[in-house]
This record gives sequence, structure tokens and C-alpha cells, in this order.
Amino acid sequence: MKNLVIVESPAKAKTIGGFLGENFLVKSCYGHVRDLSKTNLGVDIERNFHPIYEVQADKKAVISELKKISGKVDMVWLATDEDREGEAISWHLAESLGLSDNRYRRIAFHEITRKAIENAISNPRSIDMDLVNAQQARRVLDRIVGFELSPVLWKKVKPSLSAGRVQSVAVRLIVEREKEIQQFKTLAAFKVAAIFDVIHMGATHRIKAELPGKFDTKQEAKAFLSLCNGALFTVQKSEVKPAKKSPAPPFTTSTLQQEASRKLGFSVARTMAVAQRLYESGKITYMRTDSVNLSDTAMQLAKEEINRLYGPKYSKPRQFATKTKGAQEAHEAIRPVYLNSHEASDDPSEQKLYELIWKRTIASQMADASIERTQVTIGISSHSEKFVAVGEVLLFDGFLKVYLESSDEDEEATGEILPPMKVGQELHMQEITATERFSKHPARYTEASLVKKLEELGIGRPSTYAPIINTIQKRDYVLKDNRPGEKREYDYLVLKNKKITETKKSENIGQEKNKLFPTDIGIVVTTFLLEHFSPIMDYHFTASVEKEFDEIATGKKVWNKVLHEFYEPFHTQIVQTLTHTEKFSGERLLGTDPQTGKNMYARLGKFGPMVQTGDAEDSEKPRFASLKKDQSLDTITLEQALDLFKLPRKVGLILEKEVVASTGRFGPYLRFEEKFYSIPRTEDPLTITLERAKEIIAEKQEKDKNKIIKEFESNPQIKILMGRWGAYLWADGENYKLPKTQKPEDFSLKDCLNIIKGGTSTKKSRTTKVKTSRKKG
DNA sequence: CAGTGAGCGAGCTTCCGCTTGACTT
Repeated sequence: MKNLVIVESPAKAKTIGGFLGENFLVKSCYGHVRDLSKTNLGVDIERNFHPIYEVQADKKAVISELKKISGKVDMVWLATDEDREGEAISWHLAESLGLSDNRYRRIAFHEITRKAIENAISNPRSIDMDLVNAQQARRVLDRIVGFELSPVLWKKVKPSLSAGRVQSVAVRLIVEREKEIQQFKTLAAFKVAAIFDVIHMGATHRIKAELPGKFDTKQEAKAFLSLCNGALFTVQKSEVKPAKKSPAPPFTTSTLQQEASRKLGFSVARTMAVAQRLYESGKITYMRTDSVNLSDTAMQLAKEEINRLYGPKYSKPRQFATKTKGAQEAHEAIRPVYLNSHEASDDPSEQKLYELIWKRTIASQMADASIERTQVTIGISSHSEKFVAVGEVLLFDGFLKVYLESSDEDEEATGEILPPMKVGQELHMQEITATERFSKHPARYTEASLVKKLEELGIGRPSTYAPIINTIQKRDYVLKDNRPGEKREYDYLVLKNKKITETKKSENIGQEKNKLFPTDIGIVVTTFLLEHFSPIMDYHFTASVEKEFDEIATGKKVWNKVLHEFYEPFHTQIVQTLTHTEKFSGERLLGTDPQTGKNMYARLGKFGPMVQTGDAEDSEKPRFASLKKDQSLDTITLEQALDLFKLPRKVGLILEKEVVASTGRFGPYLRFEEKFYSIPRTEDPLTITLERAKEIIAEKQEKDKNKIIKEFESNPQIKILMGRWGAYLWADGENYKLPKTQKPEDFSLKDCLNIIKGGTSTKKSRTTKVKTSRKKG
């Protein structure tokens, strides 16, 4: 072997290995190989922000293998991605493999074709140190922000919290959207629509027309309907306008995540996992990309496929320009490797995602759709307002034959075909309706719409969108959740047969599925960071530092100087906040307790969100109660807070012993004679009666009686019990699985001892995380 | 997964961006 080629991805290594001859060995380094030391800050600020690098623990084996091979070859070709991070990886490789300048060459290609690779090999260059320095600046800045800001949170808000250039802004977006929704004032107005009969060639066509404006009140809407009663309706204008629709560009990571979410209901993480499998099996190109570019080969293949399937009329090859802020375009757009292949996998998820990618790619190379829009204006003899009917005729479907991008907003109903109407023609009115419509608050973010917003702001990279979503949920700043929605009544007026009837209708509103909600911790942390570190929290912070990084990359600025300029004010603010601010808990005064006259607060406590009566300075100690799962610090009322203190509550006496109702980690419960009895979640411990309590206790006691299947006189520490999922072995507080080989009652004490000796207790293997911060409501 | 309903306190937590791999009854 004379040559070693190093790329980032193993799947890429495999493909390229096939293109190059026997003199080339292609290996992968699996992304970054060195990173800042994790033990400390990893940056020596005194020495001009000198980074302290270490080979990452999981890359030691990779590096030692590459080192061994590189010692034996004539030339090492560093073929990492051609972007800022890729350039840095090449530099780290050269450094950690100890390659002298004449032992390696830097090459790069943007598409994986034989031609592109041969071209790269014949045009080698040296490592671009300006670009590497831009990456070092990015890396060091992120480390400083994260590792100086997080400890401030530990001291001033709560231990173990985190903050960073990307995650803190992502959380801010969700927090502020929730605030907008809370402050949103719903406005009602009446929308008027009419149905007319049009007679054309002896047949009656029903058309729908709308009044462009709205009425603020029911009275006005009603008055309008009265005016229409008996009026004449005449066509005043009929306009025909041609229009065209163009296809969307091929997929990038972000647009793939959005469409897979809307069309297939995939989470961002699932989209990436499925795409990874398609990539590894050679069905699609690389899935982490910000480019909409297609290779010449791909465009040629698409053209042939479109010609074959739909005919040349449908083909329109085109290249799209990337508009994304900060795009680095190291790869192609996400597309099928073979555009003439329609099947990619037996796995339904993979196949569905593949079809989506296939359609999007093919559609992007197809002709525009042409449409004819008709707008008919209908005058009212008794009023100056006019009805408008809109019709749409698809003259040529073009790319719509294959694919239409969906949108986050509700789709406007597209017009239907209108029968021909002449100016002056009188129309017969069937009915006119006035429907009360309400303004809608801004939509909560979904995973995918958050990714879209982050991309617009230039925050995060294709490889990090899915991890960001994961991080902010793991840190308990954000919760992906559903809300049931509620009924709302609205007024509906109809003018028909010269009569106006008024009815109430109801609709379901506010239902949410898989939406992102901020948690109390998320809100408190965001408020704190905004107050003390507004420059980092600025939505344009990333974009403005990116501009600096670009200037480093083009040699106009020196990287450590850029860092110095950032660090000076930032660090001053860190010190300032640590020394001069109190602990922050997002405290909110709810009012006073009517019984004691003491202040009541809602705030974030050591164990999560809670309410408090009385102040710490009072002679009597304050009382505390945790919030329920569906309550939040921002919205809890004095009444709800008072309810929280009503538990535990004395329900009454059974046989002169007290029964107490309360809510615990696992929901509402009763306590009687030192034992616990769960109350079904549908019932309320605040109102449960003694009668009902007796029932629940009796039921559980009956069940417990039947619980013991077998006991051993010689060893009372071993029992066979009946649990929710069948029989199991209990031994001194630990539980063991019983083999299904015989009936539970047939096990002997010796059998049991053997199971204990050989088996592992289920308690120890438990991996479920127990949340302690909140009671479930 | 097998019933559960606490709360010491020392020591640790944390960033973003590249890339896949692999703890089991």
C-alpha cells in the first residue's frame, strides 16, 4: 500500500475505496479525534487562550491504528469534509499522527463520484490554517460560554443546570412563545360567506363566495344579513389571471426533518436514525448537510428518470442557491444515490422516508405547474360591500404530479373550478351565513418548527439539530407534551328562505400534540440569563460571532484577539453576577393567606417548583408545598396554592383510627394504620369521602390477603407473592423472577434459594430514572 | 415492571460539533 486516504465517515470510506485503485487504502477517523481537555476549562486564558487538546477516549484506538498505517505509506491524503470543522479535523489528524509537511496532502470533494475524487487527488493543497483558527475560535468560545456560565447557574439557581450559546437561546424561543400565548387576547369577529346558484348549460352549479371584511359584533353581522334579505346579487367583474408554482429545492437536514415531521409524523431524532440507515446501505447521500446543491450526475439521472416516467415536457433541470445563514456546503443535498431506484428497503420507515426524498429530488427537477386563477366579484343591490368567489384551474400539473411541500400553517382552501359567469349576470342566492371566528394565538413549536427557526437564526448545525432538541428536554428545560383541548361555543347566523336563524355551535380548540412547552426550571433559568447575560441570549449573538469567525477564516482577523474582545466583558459580567446578585428563584407573590394573613409565594425550590406561606424572617417557620405536574409558577393562582396546603387532609375515623388523604410521588393516596392505599387518579383527595375511603381500603386489604401464594415456616424471609404482572419471589425485600417451568405454588424452599443464588434481583437492574422534583397530579 | 409515599450532605454537575456504536432479563 502506497497511499492512505482518511475521510470522516466509514460509509464514505467504503464507497471511495471502490473508486480508487489498489495503491490506495481508505480509512475513516469517525469525526473529530481531539478535543479540549474535559478536566478543567481546557483553555489557558493567560496564555492567549491556548487550547489544551487531548485525543478523545473513544478515539484512542482509531488514532493508534491510523498512526501504524501512516508510518508505512508514502503519502497520507487528508480527505475530511471541506468546511471549518473538516479543516480542523485534518489539522488535528496531522498533529496527532505526527505527520511532517511532506508526508501528507489535503484534498477535498463535495460529491462522491469517481470523477470528483480523481480530480481532488490531482489538485492537493496544504491545510488552511486560517480556517482551522476560525474553528478553534468557535470551539474555545463555546467552551468558555458553557463552562463559565453553567457554574453561575449552579450557585445562583440550582445545581447541575447548564447554559450554552445554542441551548440557552433554543429554550428562550420556547419560553417567549409560551409568554406570547399567555398574553394573547382572543378577538372574535364574524366572517360572512354566501352560496349562489349559477345556471350554466342547463345545469345548476353551486358556488361559494366570501365577504373580504369581517364584522366586529353579532349586531352588525345580523344587520348585514337583514340588508341582504331580498337584495339582488349581480356579477360585476370577472378576472382571469395566470399563475405558476415552482418546486421546492432538494432536501437539506433541516427541511428533511420538517417534512418528515409534517408528512410522516417522525420526530427529528427518528428521521435522522432512519436516514442514517439509508445512507449506510448506500441508498441516499449524506444526511447531515446544509446544501441544496445536486451533482451534475444526479441532475442527469433525474432528467432521464423524469423523461422516462412522465415525458420531456415535465423535465426542467435547475440548480438552487442556498439561502441559509452560515451554510458551509461541504456535501450535496440529501438525495437518492440512484434516482431510477424506487425501492430502498423492506423496512416501512426507511421506505417511506426514501420515497419522500425521491419525490422531493425528482420534483425539484421538474417543470413549474401552471394555474389559472379566476376571481369573480359579486355586487349587492342594498350594500356597497361585495362578495368574492375564487376559482382555480390547473392547466399543467408539472412537478405537482409528484410532490407538494406542506406547511406548518393551516392550508388555505384552494378554489374549485368556477362555471363561466358574465358581467351583469344575476345570481340566485341560496344562503348567506355569518360565522363567529376567533383570532388564534401563535403556534407552539414542534421539534421540527424549532429546528426551522434555529436554522433561520443561523444557530446550530445539521449535525446538532437533533441533539439540541434532546439536550433541552434532558435538562428539564422543555417538555414535549400533549394537551386535551376544550370546547368553545360560537354564534352562527343563517339567512335562508328570507329568514334569519341564529344558532350556537361548538368547536374543539387548544388541542396540542407533541408540542414543546417550557418547564418552570426553563422559565426561571431563561429569566435569570436574560437579566444578567443578555448579549449571549440575543437571538443574533451566533450570527454576529459567526461574522467574526468568517473574518478569521479569510485572514482578516486574528483568532485569539477576537476571543480576547469577547472574553473581557463576558468574564467581567460573570464575576459581577457571582459577587453581587442574590440567589434567584423566580419568586412571585401570589397574595396573602386569608387565614393567617401571611404572604404566599410561588418559586423554584431545591426540589422543584413550590408554593410557600410566610417569610423566612417570621418567627414561625414558612410552610412549603410542591406544585402538581400540570401547574406552573407563572400561572398558579392564590386559590390553587391554598388547595396545595389542604393536603394531607383528615378524611375521618375508621375504628377510631385516622384516615388521611394526600398526594405523593405516584399520585393520590390514603394512609391508614401506617399503610398506604392508592386512590385512582380520576378521584380527588381533596373531596374524597369517608365512605369511599373505606371501600378503597377494604378492596386493597382483600387483595393483599390473596397476595400470598406460598410461605415457608422454616424461613419467613422468603415468600411467593402475586403481583400486578403475575407471581414472583420475594426474599427479604428483594424481588426475583420465577421461571415459568412450573406452577408458582409448586416451588420448594430449595428451588427458591437456588433462584436467589443464581438470579439477579430485579431491584438492582432497575434503570428507570426517578423524578423527585414534582408530585404527579 | 413485581410497590412505591424519604430528603443526610459531600461531591459533582457544564459547552458545541464531527462521527458511529451496542449494556440485557
